[in-house]
Amino acid sequence: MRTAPTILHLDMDAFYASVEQAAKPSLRGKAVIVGGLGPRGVVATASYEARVFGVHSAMPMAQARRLAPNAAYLVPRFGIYRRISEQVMSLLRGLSPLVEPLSLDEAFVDLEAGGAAWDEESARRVGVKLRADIRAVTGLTGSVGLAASKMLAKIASEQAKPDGLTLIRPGTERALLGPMPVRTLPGVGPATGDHLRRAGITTIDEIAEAGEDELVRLLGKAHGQALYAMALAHDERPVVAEREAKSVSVEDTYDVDIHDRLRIGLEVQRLADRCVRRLRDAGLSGRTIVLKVRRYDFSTLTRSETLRGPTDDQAVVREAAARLLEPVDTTGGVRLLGVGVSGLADYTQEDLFAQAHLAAGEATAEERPEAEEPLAEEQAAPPERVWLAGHDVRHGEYGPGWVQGSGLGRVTVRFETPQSGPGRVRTFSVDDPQLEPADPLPLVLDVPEIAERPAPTGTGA
DNA sequence: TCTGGGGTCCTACCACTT
DNA sequence: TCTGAAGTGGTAGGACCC
Repeated sequence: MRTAPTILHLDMDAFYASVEQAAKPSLRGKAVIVGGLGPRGVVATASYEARVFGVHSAMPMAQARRLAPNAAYLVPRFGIYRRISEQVMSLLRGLSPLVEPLSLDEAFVDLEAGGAAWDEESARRVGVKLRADIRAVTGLTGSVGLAASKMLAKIASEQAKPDGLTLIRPGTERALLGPMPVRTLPGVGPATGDHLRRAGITTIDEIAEAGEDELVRLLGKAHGQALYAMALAHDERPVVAEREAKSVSVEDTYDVDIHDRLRIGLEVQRLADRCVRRLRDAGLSGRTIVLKVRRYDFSTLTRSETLRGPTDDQAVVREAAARLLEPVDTTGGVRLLGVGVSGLADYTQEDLFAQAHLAAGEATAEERPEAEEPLAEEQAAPPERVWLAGHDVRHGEYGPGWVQGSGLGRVTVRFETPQSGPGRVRTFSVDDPQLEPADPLPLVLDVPEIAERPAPTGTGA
């Protein structure tokens, strides 16, 4: 167990929503909700102004609209989130080679491994400077937790939110954790929380009092032992910089349940193609093909098949997915379909393709020139332009702006940039020739050169 | 209008092998 | 030859996380 609070956890505050507010001056200080805007969408991130109304991540969008009818509703723009995330991660990598990203907006850093900090004072200095650097480079705020373990650093950053820094002094962990609800611990979700509550355990202290045997009896070996250790503030997990992917998958939830068996089959083929594309882009292949089906009643089943060797061949994955679909009962309709590949390797077994065709007794998709065959309805669809809420556009006369909403053949655009004041709104026809999609504008124009961290002399605090 | 998308890890069960 | 135990790989589902 390390003795200095030199593990840092960074969590960007309401990341997607904050990016949108930074990019769109008229949304600053307003309730902003980012997520899927379809009939079955959920909230990805709500700005702090929106959280006041009770809106939170993973909430169905329809419920959010009831709670905050006047909020701005936007679809995620992962391109710009990824760009900003990369800026933040590169600041972190300036502190230590041991940076473990958890998502676009979160990461652990082992400050000791990088020589950036070695005690409480130096760790706090690094945290303060990091927050300032993030603000200077991205214009956004992030919260920092510092502690002697990953679990505690994460709890610390949670406490620091929004826009703060919390350091948990080694030696004070047990007293701090004790009265907290069990759900504070990572790995305790709704099901485990309920399970513990039924056993009369609601606080972390009560987990520690229950003892390891009781927890293993309640939750099973792995979970029970892990939870007991965490309740005692024992967490030796190292910060791991490089994590290899274990599976690649794609899935779609449909706005309306699909009943037509032929259409279901076509969707599965399309998902298989997308999955293979992702696999190939990552330079990977995989041995186990997984089909996922969520039915009309939300019951979910998976079916999988393991091949003799790894493949990244579109036809092989298509055929396996189709075989897996065959015996699945889809009467009543499906709301979601997914195709995944696990058992990943970074090589392929060339002759698998031949094997699959021998087994199938027919030649299929290989001869098809197109990587992705569009569905019949897509081919027939008119080439109408789609204007997604929140996306950037440029108008020949009025300049850069973003789509505030569209429908009934019209699109409403607000003309403003990250550096302008709140802009004016204008409405156009969806096929206005002057209007075209545009790339996101940078949030900060003159990104400062970030000075190297101070030499580790231990003085000058 | 209930419930996204992309992951990870764990457990239970079954078949097969030793 | 039969039977049972133990280990292993494949499969399916559940819980959790962001």
